[in-house]
Amino acid sequence: MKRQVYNCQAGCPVESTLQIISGKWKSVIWYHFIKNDVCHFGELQRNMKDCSHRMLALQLKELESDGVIEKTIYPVMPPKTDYKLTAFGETLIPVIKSMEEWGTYYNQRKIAKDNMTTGN
Amino acid sequence: MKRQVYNCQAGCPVESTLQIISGKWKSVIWYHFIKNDVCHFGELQRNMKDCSHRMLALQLKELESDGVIEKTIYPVMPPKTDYKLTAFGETLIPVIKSMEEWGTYYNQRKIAKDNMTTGN
DNA sequence: CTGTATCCTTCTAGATACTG
DNA sequence: CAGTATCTAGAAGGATACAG
Repeated sequence: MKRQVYNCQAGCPVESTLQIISGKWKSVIWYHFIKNDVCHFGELQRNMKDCSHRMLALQLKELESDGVIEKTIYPVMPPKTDYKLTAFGETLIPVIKSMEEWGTYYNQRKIAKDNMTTGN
Repeated sequence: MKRQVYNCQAGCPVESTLQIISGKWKSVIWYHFIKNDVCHFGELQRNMKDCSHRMLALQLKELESDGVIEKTIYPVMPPKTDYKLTAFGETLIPVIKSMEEWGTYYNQRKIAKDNMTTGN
């Protein structure tokens, strides 16, 4: 499966970052990886009820191939797998935090505007 | 037209930021708005040859309704329109810069890895 | 439980044409 | 030139089934 392709000047750094952070379910996944050191497939799935099994697997696969998370497979039955951020992946945390901060600002501003139009 | 919806906890700030920055052509558009104070439709279109007329109009419309750019319409024939970042839109620049910085780091790392596998 | 493949529906975005 | 509407091909993603 191809991932969404953003278009910019060739090799545009902003695009590269977006490729890794954005994607239908990636920011929720990032949320969990930043909150919990180690994540498991089933656990993520329970916490992301609207994300299909297929999509979760695909998104994790992309993050893994991007080198920001790594997988440990335990050869047991039933299978068990650990996912965690790589050291490289952790370098993205400050970027995500800055996006989070701005998003909070944006949401507050939006709420204020909505209240104004509804007359509250 | 509906925009792509990212999924996270309700009102997740990271999602809000992604909604505005990402989108098929938005980062190129941001690139031009950060570079040039004022942009025109036709000028953007010439600089984004692969972006269809329709998509450019849609993306600009979204950015405008998000309050990060504003449009000035000159009532002349043929029509002429100015687009520029709002003061609010400018608050996003540091976030984009931090994404740009990480993306540069990512790209360099990727090039280094690719060279290793091809034996250079 | 984790992971992949298939089918099928829904959505996205290009091409085109038309308006002011 | 700027902006919108329609039509259509192709991509994305859910449901399902199956394998290790």
